[in-house]
Amino acid sequence: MADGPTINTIAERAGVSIASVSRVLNGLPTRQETIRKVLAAAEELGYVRNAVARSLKSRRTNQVAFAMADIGNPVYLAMVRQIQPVLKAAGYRLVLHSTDAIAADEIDVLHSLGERYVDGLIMSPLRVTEAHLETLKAARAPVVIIGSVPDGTRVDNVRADSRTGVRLALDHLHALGRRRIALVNGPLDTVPGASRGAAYAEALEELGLPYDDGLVEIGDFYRADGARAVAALLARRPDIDALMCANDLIALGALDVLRAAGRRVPEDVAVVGMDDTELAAASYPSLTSVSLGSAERGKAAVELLLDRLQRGDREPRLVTVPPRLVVRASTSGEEPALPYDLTTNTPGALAGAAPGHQSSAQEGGAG
Amino acid sequence: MADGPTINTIAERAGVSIASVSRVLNGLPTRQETIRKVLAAAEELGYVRNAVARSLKSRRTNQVAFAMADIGNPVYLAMVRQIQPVLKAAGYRLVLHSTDAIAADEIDVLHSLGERYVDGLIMSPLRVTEAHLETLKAARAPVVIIGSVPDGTRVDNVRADSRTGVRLALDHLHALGRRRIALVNGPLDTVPGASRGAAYAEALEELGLPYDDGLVEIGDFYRADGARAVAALLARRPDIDALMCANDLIALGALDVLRAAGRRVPEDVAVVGMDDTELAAASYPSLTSVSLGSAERGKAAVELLLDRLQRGDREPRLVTVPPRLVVRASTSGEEPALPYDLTTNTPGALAGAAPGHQSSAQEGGAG
DNA sequence: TTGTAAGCGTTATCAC
DNA sequence: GTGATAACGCTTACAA
Repeated sequence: MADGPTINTIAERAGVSIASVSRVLNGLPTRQETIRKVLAAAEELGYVRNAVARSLKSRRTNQVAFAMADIGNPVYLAMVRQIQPVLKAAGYRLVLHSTDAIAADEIDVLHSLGERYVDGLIMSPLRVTEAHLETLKAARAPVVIIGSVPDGTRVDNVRADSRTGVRLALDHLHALGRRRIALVNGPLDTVPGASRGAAYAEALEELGLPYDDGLVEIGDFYRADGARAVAALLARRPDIDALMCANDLIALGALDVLRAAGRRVPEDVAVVGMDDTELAAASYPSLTSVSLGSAERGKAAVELLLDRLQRGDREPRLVTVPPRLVVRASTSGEEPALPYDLTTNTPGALAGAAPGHQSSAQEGGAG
Repeated sequence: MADGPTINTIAERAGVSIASVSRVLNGLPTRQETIRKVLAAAEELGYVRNAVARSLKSRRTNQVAFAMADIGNPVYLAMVRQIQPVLKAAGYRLVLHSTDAIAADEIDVLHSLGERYVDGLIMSPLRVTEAHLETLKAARAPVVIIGSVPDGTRVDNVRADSRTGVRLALDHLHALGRRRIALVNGPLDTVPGASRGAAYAEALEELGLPYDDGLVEIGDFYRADGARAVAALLARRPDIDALMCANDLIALGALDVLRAAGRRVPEDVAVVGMDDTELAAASYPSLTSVSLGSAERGKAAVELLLDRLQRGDREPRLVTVPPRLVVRASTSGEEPALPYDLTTNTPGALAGAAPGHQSSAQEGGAG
């Protein structure tokens, strides 16, 4: 861990100036003999270029930040999985921020762009306040926002379309003959909670079904909340025949309670989740879920950012990722055939079912 | 996105020297009047300290890197979830590297410590070659290795104990009366694959059961591989009554195939996974799994690193995290009672079942 | 208490 | 082609 050599050290050793060292190291036209001497010295000394000094001079850090509400949320992880490889391929490092869904922290991250430790930021804020927009306008580096921002905000923006997503789910349930479709939502003061609630009401109306307050239950976005909400729902309206859940965790809680209550899924009650996380495919019955394209949104965001890092002057763009209904056993009653071929070695259709690699590196112990 | 002000800008504006500005900004003793002028100017200009310039001078970046084989792997994500908050609380940012399990990439990460863009590194290498150790010895910043390294390697080290873990699982299966226990392993040239294979043989011996080559099947660490392996196993040895799977994904594939084959779990075949990922609790039947303490290992690693960043001179430490068998329905036959209280709002026992928060920030669309 | 100036390790602009 | 030398924005002796 000795103090590393600098271009000065190399210059001395090679008997040339630091300017020549820099030139060689950067591939600028130099005499062969000089190149040889410099490279030899660098090699012997184990020289590694100091990224900090270089950044100070070049005003580029080759780092990009991703700020999410919560690193434990599978939705954001799906985004990180897309973002990281693209950044890596483009020569950037990924810096991760978890803001714990605290608005002040999010604004802090935006503000800290002034520290210039990253070249750009991808952010997925829980809500977008006036203060967010203000800070955003003054941001000292390019920003891409994942999530809705007010029309006219001059920023690259990637959106899901949970309204259409809810609509897809309700159409599906309606086509299956379900008529008493309950909604298990998250808090209404979050952007997703609000829009999913509105979309539910709207979809019911278009289907010609009455909106019934008794069919709506609100909790937080966790599995336990989903379980509690569904228990309350069942007590109040024993005749419900379908559950629209605002995310997959809520839906898993719903499955737990339905099983405990002896209700068959989907015969008695059909269940739809949202986000199509890896848990949806793993549960039993496997969970029909509305994919809001987390992976695609992550991909779109990083591409917008890289593009802007190259040409900072273009107009802001808006990308909307369409939702997709992934039908599984919790509504269809049919477990999919094994999603892989048991005889060959082709990874086959499993790509979607397996949550990434699992080359498992942890190791241990006594030998 | 205008070019930001520097301490020079402030100095001019406030009519003082840059040294005074720096002093005020760093809380060093200064006259009240000067403080006032400087802070006022800084405020007006929207000054933010340049982290790069500061790092060049201070030789600290307040960044720490975590290098894992694969960002899609739930095991590493469990670590990241622990590491990030601790680092944040200590004032560090987290830089993420995914090495795709390529040894050259891992060595590259070690080497790049010389760039000094981070103050330290936590790394979980897939295998530890001679080249790793060599580069490690020359590393220009503190490193913590998650995973076994040869005895005597002078580095902070956190290990799992998969040997004991396998032993726990086989004891459990044996106690349940199972006697034809197959092993579905990953590649033998990976550290985990090798040690789990050895541990299996060893545990059988101690239980007085014969080792039978026909009961061992090897594939990769993915769900599809697990499915294929188990299909082959069933064809060859229709009478197996238990499956020890080298990780949870393999176990999920096993469950798929057993269900398709009409074998009851656990009545006909008991199944044990490994790593105790969130998928284990979500599957049905829920999966008995050996936890190797990914979260604990992440926590231990970051604590070792922070400690060393404060006192770089202490002796290297070794932390071994004990495994724990988490019994669920795939061996016990009993789905756990609902892991949460349906009547109150206490998060209760769900903490372990819910994969972190899900405050769901993605949002969308037309509304 | 404050200002001048050196230096962190680069890159880049000059003359030579 | 190459070598002084001046930035980049900050911290910190050292002087005043």
